[in-house]
Amino acid sequence: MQTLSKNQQIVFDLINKSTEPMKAYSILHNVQKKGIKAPLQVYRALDKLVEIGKIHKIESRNAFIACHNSSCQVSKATAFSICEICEKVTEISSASLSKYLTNFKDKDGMKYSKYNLEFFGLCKKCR
Amino acid sequence: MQTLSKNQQIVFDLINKSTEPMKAYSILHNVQKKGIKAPLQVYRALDKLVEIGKIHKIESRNAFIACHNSSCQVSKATAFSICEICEKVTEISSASLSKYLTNFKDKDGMKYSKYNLEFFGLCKKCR
DNA sequence: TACATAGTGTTATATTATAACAATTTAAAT
DNA sequence: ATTTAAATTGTTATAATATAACACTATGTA
Ligand SMILES: [Zn+2]
Ligand SMILES: [Zn+2]
Ligand SMILES: [Zn+2]
Ligand SMILES: [Zn+2]
Repeated sequence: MQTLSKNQQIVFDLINKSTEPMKAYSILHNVQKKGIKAPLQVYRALDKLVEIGKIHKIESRNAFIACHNSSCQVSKATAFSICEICEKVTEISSASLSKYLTNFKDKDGMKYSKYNLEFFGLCKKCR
Repeated sequence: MQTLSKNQQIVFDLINKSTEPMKAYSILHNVQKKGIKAPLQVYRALDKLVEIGKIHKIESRNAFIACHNSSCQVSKATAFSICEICEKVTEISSASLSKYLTNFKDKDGMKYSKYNLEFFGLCKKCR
């Protein structure tokens, strides 16, 4: 549990209190009052936060959410559900799913060191 | 097996004969001799080709590959392996994997209509 | 033919992300 | 305490990815 730098903390706090995935330039607009002025300052913080597993990038949306799953602190095995109407994103925490994927081997017997899975559908509210 | 429009065919032919995922602007550069001049012409063809399952987007790379898997013609259930060194991408075609994921239900019993899975690791050559 | 749908061409612009360089802070190592 | 390396910051500029808006053309079909 390393300590975050100033910019990392500012960016993390914002994402962490957001109820929806945040995009980089939306983050930028929201932290300008805290002294972060340039995209690169945001992207550097995001890179680090992803690297240490405090946040995840939702690749299909170019957006970021805080990790609330204590077991994936290095972002090596991530799964999300995404509502195609309201864009609500939830991190999936399923032991059987992660076990299945972590142990998955392809035709050539190759095992992978990392995966990212995104499920799409309609959330409860939107159904 | 619907017939492709002129631009869709040009873009598909290029991607289909490529041995690696292609990015939109690289596609653009390669089809300019065929009369496609603007990014939007490429993106429109890409959108349609993805929609009908002739190609897939590798979300983590913003790149596109042709589908060689006859069973996923609508791009609703895709899985790829990505080498983090040489960037080689292979579409995974595993009946047990697709069965597992297609039937996966989350905590709330929700089933999803679509998924995309990206595995990362080192390919044979790079190990 | 008349109509609807899909596709095209074009210009401009929006969005997402990185390069390059200089300075500063932090944490060890001597 | 001083040196050193690593990480972080600040800044400007620019690259890379993607869409908006509008006018027009082709295609299928009732
Ligand atoms: Zn997580
Ligand atoms: Zn929803
Ligand atoms: Zn496929
Ligand atoms: Zn490789």
